[in-house]
Amino acid sequence: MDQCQEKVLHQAQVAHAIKKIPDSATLQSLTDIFKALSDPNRLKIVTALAACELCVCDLAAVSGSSESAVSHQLRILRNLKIVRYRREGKIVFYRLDDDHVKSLISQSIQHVQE
Amino acid sequence: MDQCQEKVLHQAQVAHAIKKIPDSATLQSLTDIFKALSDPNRLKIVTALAACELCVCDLAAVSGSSESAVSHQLRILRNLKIVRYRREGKIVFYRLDDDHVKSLISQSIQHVQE
DNA sequence: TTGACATATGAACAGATGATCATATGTTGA
DNA sequence: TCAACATATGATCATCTGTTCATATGTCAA
Repeated sequence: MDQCQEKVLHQAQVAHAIKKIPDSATLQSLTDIFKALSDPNRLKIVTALAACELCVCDLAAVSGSSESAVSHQLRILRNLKIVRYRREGKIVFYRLDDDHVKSLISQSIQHVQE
Repeated sequence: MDQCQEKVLHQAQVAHAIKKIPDSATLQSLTDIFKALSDPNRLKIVTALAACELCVCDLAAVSGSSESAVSHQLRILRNLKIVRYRREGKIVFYRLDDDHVKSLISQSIQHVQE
């Protein structure tokens, strides 16, 4: 089994394709972003934040999940630099860290809706 | 606990943000795509196919995983209409179903590399 | 400082996921 | 038809993920 591992069928194409695969660091960053957006609740959070700045409390209402769940998800988004926050007294406001993800999602929506 | 569920802090923003969240069908399609691209092996497969058409055997070599694993991943990508295939004798060639995902990834790479 | 509130975090559990192995399917040539 | 090959698929299992619950942290007002 797996003789193909040793004797590749289409050498030229394989060699060409391998060159086109991103390096492992880029690959890691890409999968991180895609993974962050692959959960419905996180995607709700991110699309909501694409509209305006919101606090944890608001995000719980917006996404329809508990504040604890939202907080856990926000940590993931924070770690990936997808969102940033500012504290104002007891309240913590979140917003998108930049517009990259925003444009990424809007482009994806176009794809999906065709 | 969870009093915020009933008494939202920032009514106006919440109402505005909720309108911006995609409907559940769109949300589902988006998470499907992002989830498909969130696995390193699948992303390798997809970026390789963005370069040229390849058979399962080639993809195993390109991605460095077993043919069985690749085949399982290809089924996922097939179900999501991300790849299509054509059979030529014993060999099955895969390619991207359209250029949507291709442009999505290239845009994402730009984001990541900034 | 104490109580109330907004948020964060750790532990634990259920469900999802991806790899592997064994086996099945489909195709070609003998 | 049979053997060899390329691919597909089902079962299994270890691991990852997301939620919940309990608790901790941090801030403000009294």
